[in-house]
Amino acid sequence: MNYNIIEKDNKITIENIKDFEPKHVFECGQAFRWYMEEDGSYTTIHHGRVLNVKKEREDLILSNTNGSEFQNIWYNYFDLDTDYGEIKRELSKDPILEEAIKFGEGIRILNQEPFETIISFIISANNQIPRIKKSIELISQNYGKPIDIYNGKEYFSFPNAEILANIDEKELEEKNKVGYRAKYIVSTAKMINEKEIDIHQIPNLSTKEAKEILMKLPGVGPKVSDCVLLFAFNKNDAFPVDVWVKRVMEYFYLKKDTKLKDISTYSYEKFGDLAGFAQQYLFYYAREKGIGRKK
DNA sequence: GTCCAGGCTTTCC
DNA sequence: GGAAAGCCTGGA
Repeated sequence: MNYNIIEKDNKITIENIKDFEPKHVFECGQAFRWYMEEDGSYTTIHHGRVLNVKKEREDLILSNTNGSEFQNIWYNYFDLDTDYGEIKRELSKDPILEEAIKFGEGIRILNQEPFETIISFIISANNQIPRIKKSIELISQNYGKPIDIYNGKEYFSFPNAEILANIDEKELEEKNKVGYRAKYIVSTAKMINEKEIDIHQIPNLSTKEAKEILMKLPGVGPKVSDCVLLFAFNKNDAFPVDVWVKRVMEYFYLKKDTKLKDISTYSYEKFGDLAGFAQQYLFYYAREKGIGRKK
């Protein structure tokens, strides 16, 4: 993909960017460490860097960074090499997705850090987004490293597997509001730290093989593994089925009380290698519109 | 082997 | 008081 880039004063401006709407990208539930500022911009910490993102008319402004960081970190993180226009044209052949895409037209799927993503989605199980965000922030403050201060707020890295593997379960539970998931987090960190599960091998595996490996981690089931594959390993055929996707799929495509596995199978057959993108448009549409929710 | 009920921390609506 | 980007365990 070609972009017009301007570098100036610790900022990168991408002129006339297509298919990138900060609200859609950062509030569609794929990432939990984007914080909205008073001016409507968003700040995150990723790969040991703090970055602020703002859309001004058709331009995207990345602040607190430079050209080499943009090339080495942010270009891949924001999935800027992928042509979302082409993906949207293909998926819009389905009238329901056409509607969902109109609603979340600026969604992109980020390429996030594997370990942080695994732990984040273990925390997400049977949980709510505000509390998930709070737990991840607490874990970072308690066990991560201070990285930078931006706009008066201090940012901490997410701790690595070695650090989390050596924390007492009770302490993790009490200090970070993760509840009964504490034992899953510590056990998973141990298995990864001791290379009992080698997550570095996952990019070389098929989506199915990778999923079987990830599901050996405690606290990682079918849904969490799909999220990790889609959001951290660029496996774009993964289709996480959570309560909202179950509702929206049953509402528009299938009958009530369809089994989760049958929803996955149907979705992969329908959307193929674009299933993960379809999932993200549908999830955002369903949650924002409250599709199928009880009143 | 598959399927299902019940339990799980705590917050949010 | 029910639900929340579910998973684990035990039993049929």
